[in-house]
Amino acid sequence: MTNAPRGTKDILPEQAAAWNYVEKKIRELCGLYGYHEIRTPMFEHTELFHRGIGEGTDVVDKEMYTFTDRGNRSITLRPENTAAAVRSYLQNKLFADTALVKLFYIGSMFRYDRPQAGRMREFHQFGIEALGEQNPMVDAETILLALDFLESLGLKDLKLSLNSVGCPKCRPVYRQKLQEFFRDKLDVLCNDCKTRFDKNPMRILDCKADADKGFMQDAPKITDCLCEECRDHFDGLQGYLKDLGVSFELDSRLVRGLDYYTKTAFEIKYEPLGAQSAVAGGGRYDGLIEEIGGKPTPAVGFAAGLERVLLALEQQNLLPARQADTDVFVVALGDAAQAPAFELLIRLRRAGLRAAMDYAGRSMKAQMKQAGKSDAHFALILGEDEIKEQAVVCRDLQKSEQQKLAMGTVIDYLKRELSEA
RNA sequence: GCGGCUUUGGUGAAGCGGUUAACACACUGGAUUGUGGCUCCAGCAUGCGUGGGUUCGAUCCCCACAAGUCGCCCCA
Repeated sequence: MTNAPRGTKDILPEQAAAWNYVEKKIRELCGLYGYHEIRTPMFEHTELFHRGIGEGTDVVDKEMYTFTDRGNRSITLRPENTAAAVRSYLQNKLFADTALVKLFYIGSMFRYDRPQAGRMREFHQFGIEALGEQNPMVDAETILLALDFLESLGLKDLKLSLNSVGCPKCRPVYRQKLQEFFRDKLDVLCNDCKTRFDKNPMRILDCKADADKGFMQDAPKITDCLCEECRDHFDGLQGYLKDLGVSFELDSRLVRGLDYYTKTAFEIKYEPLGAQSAVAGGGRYDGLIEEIGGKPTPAVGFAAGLERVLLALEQQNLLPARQADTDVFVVALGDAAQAPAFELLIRLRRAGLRAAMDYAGRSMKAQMKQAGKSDAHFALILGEDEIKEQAVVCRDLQKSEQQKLAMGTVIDYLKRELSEA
């Protein structure tokens, strides 16, 4: 017996209702904010992610599902959707329609991680991308949509962290300052940080192993090194958020793992989830579009991990209660009644009633039991007597009352009763 | 990729080196003839994650692997 591959999960009928509930919320919200759905392929040329996400990032270096297809192309299962959305935006010249293109997506992403609750190898993200505008108002809108999404599902106590990671003008300056600061402390730092020193010195600030080292406090902060443009942008964003009453925490150590981020970086945490508490994250990526071959175009976006959102909803008991899925259960007595019962079943469905019956020819008692378990409001009982009389016994399973009705009138009767209930 | 913990039927689980692997729920059937949700009775793991090993004998001991889970890394 072959099981589902490690890190994947079947979404079973019972769970599907919760997924549909969340996806419906997403579509409503995106409609409200003017975002349009885009669906890009699950796999792309590996090259796209190398350019878009950046070599040297963990996602690209150790987490991608990459393979050579039969035509000798290097293909990668998308580990995120931003690069692909931008690729599509350029390939299909969406920029020609309007100056600002607002997209959202829902879909599977793939990363070869060690699985854990809230961290799957195939996982699902909902995300948005706003392409073509540099005004921090759009950054604020992006953050607000992310918060609205989570809050509209009933989640509370979300923590919004905010930072600016600068731009190609100021980040190199900051990098250098950091390296100067840490150079003489290299031998005290943990092994991870020694490699971070060259690769991504900003990550040293985020290191938990070295967090208690006294000198960490004195490390230069990115926000003190921003260029004027980035500074203004960051101030502008904070102003909008404050005006909107959105509370946030500045976190100068918040660094996004993907290379394409510039200026705004943010993360929304739901801490009860434990290690995988980052429920949504995003930011601005003004350099990405040019990197992928378009004209320089400012852009912002975020992505939310749906497994994590569902996990949080489950934990907080915020998922909608299961609905009864049957209106009427047809009970057939004896072999002779089977065919007429089946016919009645189909007529009920054609009339828009959710009807079910037993196909196994079981005892009446067993069928009644099934009817009771199905949460059906009514049972229609059909035996030889009823067939002779062109009638059917209609039992209200909630009131435990029953009456014999003429076959021709049952459907109307049921429709009336059910619409009242 | 690293470290810890876990792994018994459809589910929740008890269990001891040695032939009935508890109990509960679920499921199926029945308690005299055509009626559910209550009650009662019966049935339901030749099997204890997989593969090795130790032993006269292992679900309970050892090893490896796998999966799950917690934390790290990273991220959503």
